[in-house]
Amino acid sequence: MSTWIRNAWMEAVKLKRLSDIRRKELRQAAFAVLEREGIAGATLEKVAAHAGASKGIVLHYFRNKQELFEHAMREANAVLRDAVVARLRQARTPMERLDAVIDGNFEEHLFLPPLCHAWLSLCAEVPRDEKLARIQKVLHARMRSNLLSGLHGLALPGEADEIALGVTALIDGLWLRLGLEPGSVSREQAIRQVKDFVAARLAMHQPATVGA
Amino acid sequence: MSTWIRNAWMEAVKLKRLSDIRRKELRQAAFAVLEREGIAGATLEKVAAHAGASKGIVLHYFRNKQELFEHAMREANAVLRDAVVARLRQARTPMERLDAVIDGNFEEHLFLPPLCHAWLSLCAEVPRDEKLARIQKVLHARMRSNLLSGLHGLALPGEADEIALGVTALIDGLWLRLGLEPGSVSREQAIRQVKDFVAARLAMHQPATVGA
DNA sequence: CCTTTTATTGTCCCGCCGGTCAATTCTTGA
DNA sequence: TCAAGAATTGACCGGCGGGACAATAAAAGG
Repeated sequence: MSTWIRNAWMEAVKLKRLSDIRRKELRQAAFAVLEREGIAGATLEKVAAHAGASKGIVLHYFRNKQELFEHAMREANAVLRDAVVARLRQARTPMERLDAVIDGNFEEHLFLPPLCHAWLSLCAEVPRDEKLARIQKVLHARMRSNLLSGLHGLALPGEADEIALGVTALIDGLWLRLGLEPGSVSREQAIRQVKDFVAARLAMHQPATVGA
Repeated sequence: MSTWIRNAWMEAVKLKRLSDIRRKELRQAAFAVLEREGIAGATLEKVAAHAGASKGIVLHYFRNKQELFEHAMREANAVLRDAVVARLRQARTPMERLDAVIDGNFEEHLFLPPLCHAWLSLCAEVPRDEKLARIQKVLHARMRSNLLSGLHGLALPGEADEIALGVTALIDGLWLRLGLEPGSVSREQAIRQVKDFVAARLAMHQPATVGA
């Protein structure tokens, strides 16, 4: 087809040059390999094989191994972000915003052991890779800010920060549990856990709405 | 010195054959390397160098790399365990037992980024190493049991389990935070976070001890 | 003192892995 | 149709890492 038609199509389908498609395939392949092999066992050949390509092509699209896995982390981060913002868009009250963040972080197709394993491997490299650290930082800042946007309406001003920290830590911890002992915590359990935490902390220094 | 004297001495100083000493040195060296290099960059040569020995000696005391790092994890696990049981021995009330577990998990010389980095790297390999998984499992079971021994006196029977899960997850999550962004959470902050969590969850469905 | 373990080293090998490169095929656009 | 550029491959290289091993030094033990 002629150029302008293709261009129009590209704009409609959101900037998918062929190279962009390949890059996405490779990022995802990288992440998939990470799920099974961990950072120590993740090799360029395996990534290439998983994407049905040759090792050469991987280094054609990414300068080196580091860059590849940085992009893999960005991808995963984006997926998580989208899950939350989708829910966040439909939230009207502060409480709904809180629930959006919580539910989003434990979505069915996200809260899974393999995904957690890969994420864990990436986190383990954060101290040695500035880029990974930045991605991590952004992710955490976003989560915190999303939580605060809900908490400001519900918690005492001085406590919102602390509760937000607790919630993020609790969520991370539940993910970690899932990764370390798959099956030891269900999606519903995790969600209830975090929501109970929020409820308990909100009620804590409140004028006793208990037993009413 | 003659054999029986040496044996007596050994018993007094707790079974330190020369080989045991070397093995301990090497486990610790392995852990130290893990702190700096992560699982991907941790090599036998580096461990040997850090212990001031040759690579050969490492494989003389440990069948292979895997076994070495399994023992490194056991070592770290033991250190954490000892920190908690020491405090646990002095605890008289259920609440004191809870605090013992919490404080023990955030001890000054334990709650440090490098240690957390190493631990994180080991956790990331858990899904691919049965032995590591078992150590992890034991550690978690112990922590849970310690918590329950305190909670049974304080929480509703049906809730103790869930609170224990929450506490372990929260503790893990706070450690993770420390590893991902050193300085983003202080020891005191972490302790307060967990204790507030316990307090809030215990007060939650209680006959309103609030505002009294 | 001599023998038998044990500790320790350095060397060697093999396989793998990241990365480069030239060669080849495929697309694209005029 | 053709030229320019992109995509893709496979071969190759240097290096390193895990592990085996033989040789040597040191202890232990009778």
